[in-house]
Amino acid sequence: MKQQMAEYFKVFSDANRLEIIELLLKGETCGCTLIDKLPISQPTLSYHLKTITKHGLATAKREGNWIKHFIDRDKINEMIQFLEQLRDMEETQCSL
Amino acid sequence: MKQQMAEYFKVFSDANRLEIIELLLKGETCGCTLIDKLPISQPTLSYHLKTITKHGLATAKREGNWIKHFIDRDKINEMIQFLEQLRDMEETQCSL
DNA sequence: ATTCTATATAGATAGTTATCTATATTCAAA
DNA sequence: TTTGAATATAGATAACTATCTATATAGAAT
Repeated sequence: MKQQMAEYFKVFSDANRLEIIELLLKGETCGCTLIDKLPISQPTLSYHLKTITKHGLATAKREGNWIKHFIDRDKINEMIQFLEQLRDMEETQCSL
Repeated sequence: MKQQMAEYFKVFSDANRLEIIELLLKGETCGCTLIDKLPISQPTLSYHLKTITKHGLATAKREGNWIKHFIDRDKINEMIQFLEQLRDMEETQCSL
């Protein structure tokens, strides 16, 4: 579970990937429109989209020529909850 | 700012580092006690602590022989807020 | 069937990362 | 001032990452 969270955070640890995630959340689901808004090549975009979906943070659905990608907002919620849990952690142990 | 967040997430993207962060939040501030609870060597722990503080997620304070580390909970809050903003992002754009 | 568009894969590469062992440094205490 | 404990640094390395160019594949439309 901590391992799982570490993997989610890793997906979020690249600025281009963050940009992609934000664009997807805004409804920009198609790779062909994403590519014009990013400073990377098409294969690199493909690689990032695969990375995001591989870890379960998005789902891909073919629709004719296009492949639409949808970020799983529940996974973002899991990350938020994990961080809240961390933030609210009590200082129970008192080693000097 | 997106770059900044990406860096924070990268710090959280390693399971051992997450464990360290959790232990620090619980009040286990001294490296010498941390080391017994982790499956890594002392230099590796030192490396991770440096990584965490280097990115501003913790502060280090020497106290005699020991160096105490304190996680900055505000930075965790920043991450939470960023994720909430992402999660609540509206689908304003409608590309096909 | 051929062509076009969107996406994926192959292959290469430079840079980064997590880890180790061995050694150095720093400070306190004896 | 020597010893001991905590921490840092040096140097090495295997694995991983983000990126590219070139090419392949898949499906739609002509």
